[in-house]
Amino acid sequence: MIYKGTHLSENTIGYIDDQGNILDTQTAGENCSATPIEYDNSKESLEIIRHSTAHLMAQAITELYPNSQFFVGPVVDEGFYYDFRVDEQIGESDLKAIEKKMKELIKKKYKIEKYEISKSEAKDKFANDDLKLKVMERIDDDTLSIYKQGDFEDLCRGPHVPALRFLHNFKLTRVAGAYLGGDEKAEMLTRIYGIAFADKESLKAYLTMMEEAKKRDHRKLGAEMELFMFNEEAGAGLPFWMPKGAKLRYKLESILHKAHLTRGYEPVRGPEILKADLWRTSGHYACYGENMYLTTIDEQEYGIKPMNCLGHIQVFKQSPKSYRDLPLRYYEYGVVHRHEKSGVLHGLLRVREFTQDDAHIFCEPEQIAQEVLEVVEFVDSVMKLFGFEYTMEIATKPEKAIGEDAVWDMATQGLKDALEGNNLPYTIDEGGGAFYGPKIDIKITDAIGRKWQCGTIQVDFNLPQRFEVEYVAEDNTRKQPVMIHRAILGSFERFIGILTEHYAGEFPFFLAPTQVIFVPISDTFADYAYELKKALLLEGIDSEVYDKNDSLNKRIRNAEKQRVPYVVVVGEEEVTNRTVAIRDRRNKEQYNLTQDEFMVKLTKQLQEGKI
RNA sequence: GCCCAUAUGGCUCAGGGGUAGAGCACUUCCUUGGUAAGGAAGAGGUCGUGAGUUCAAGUCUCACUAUGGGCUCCA
Repeated sequence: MIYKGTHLSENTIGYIDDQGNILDTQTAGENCSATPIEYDNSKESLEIIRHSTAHLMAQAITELYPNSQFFVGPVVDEGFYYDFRVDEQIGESDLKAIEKKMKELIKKKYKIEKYEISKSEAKDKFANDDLKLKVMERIDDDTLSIYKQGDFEDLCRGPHVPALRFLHNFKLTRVAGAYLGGDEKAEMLTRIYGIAFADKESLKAYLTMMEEAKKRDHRKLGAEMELFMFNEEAGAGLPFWMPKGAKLRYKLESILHKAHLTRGYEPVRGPEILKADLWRTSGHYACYGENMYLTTIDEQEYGIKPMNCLGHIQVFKQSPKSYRDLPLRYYEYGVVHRHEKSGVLHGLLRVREFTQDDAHIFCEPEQIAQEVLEVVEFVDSVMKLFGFEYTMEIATKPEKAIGEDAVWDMATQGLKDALEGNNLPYTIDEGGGAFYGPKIDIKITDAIGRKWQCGTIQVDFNLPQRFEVEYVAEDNTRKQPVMIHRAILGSFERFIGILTEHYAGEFPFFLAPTQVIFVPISDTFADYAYELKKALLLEGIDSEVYDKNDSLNKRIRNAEKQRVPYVVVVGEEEVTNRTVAIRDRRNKEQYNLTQDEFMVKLTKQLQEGKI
């Protein structure tokens, strides 16, 4: 509906024009003919509300910390933030005081007013504020707008709500440091993040959702379920796998092994450290050296591998290859070490030692599209098995890169063709490629909405050239193959971290570290439970027997808390009839099966992990 | 790496300048129970590491280590 000519509602906080631009009421004036934006939780409304809340926060900070200077305060996906410089140290505990001051300011019922000045006037006005001058450097327009509420005014593009009375339901969520302009070498400013909604219920729902997400954080679940651990004395970013986690990982590895073999991949394995000269030849020493761990043996420099390519290349080169051998697909669960910055380490999602499900496909240039497509299908079947939503992104040539532009263009086009030819949606990450070639990244979202790169498919014309990799073509000439680097999970560490959050610890039967817990009603029936456990083990199914000297109720409770697919109670009745009493946690059912039916059911469920 | 915060028995957490507490877990004993915590007793920490202030430091200061939240998204 288009409203014309009148300022219809008390609740109008802005307008959308024909081009989809948001105009606030200050800009639109009294008689605006564009579509009004009502005060609610629509995307446009929230943008205005959050932007104004950021300004309100800035005003509060100014009152509490008079020497503060402000940089930028935009609306982002998850709320808003403001970057500023302040003399005092601001910590999480100060957020409450800032919130309180914001509420006080609202009570003063300020209107939010707008006026415009020329850029030169603005430069005079903010001559003493180097941050504002920096902001202005980034703006091309000659006319700048200033928004004013009470004594506080700020250079701002808008849009804003008409008055502070629209700002009630907000929460400051965290305080952080942020480099000015995102530049690592620049000064670090203080950043406060917040969130705001049109009504109290939405804010509450958002905060509740964040709480729920935290409950499925893989770091919390990993400790609780005894999957993995870290150790201060061993060092940061170096995960240890505990028995339960190692079982889970082993199951995932087994599924993937079969999936590779049936798709024509062959297993290989390279050494953990290789001479530095090899890394010089590959370009890693120059382009990736700052992330590599180097060591010296017998006065000879070595590098611990951060990638597995070199090993696979050496295996390929060991014997002459024919065009008939191509495409040749080598895969390895390759352990790599990378010196990630200490501040970016994050549970299993970013570590310094991890294992990639890595493969290199050596093929002829004409085979690229087909091979990439097959990898994409492989990725899709793995993601489907676990029910993951994922996005694909083509990353192009970065600043630090080897190889000629023409070669880059050709490889990049090959990736696009493979996706477009099959109507697979993708986005472009300009300059996000590896130094040796463009790539397709597969990204999965974690429990709290952060996106992580998992799988990757990278076309590489450069390494075959650098290492003089060759095959004999049909016409008996020597040609250079193309290398496709690819990983489906990315790394077992990251993938298992995300899997844990995805399932909230309740892994599907074929992955669960413990698949069944037996609870014998009393000691007398424990033998039967151990007999069943052994039978399951022979089928590759892991189980535990809870026969500790605790009450039956307590053992059932403890078993249920383990997030295992099945808890099986056995007592006199079961022993006599050779049956089991199943508590199906996932389906919230209880039922009895004969021992045979039980075995058939479970072995059948194991098959669900096949791809 | 940089900014802010945190660091107490296996886990979750309380305490707070005068030499440490709780619950769960653990050990032993009683109990042998039919579907989410039976009972009793016991063991376990010198308060992340190092240095400093102090008559006295988990408790204050500094450094280090580890962990957590951030560090593209343009007034």
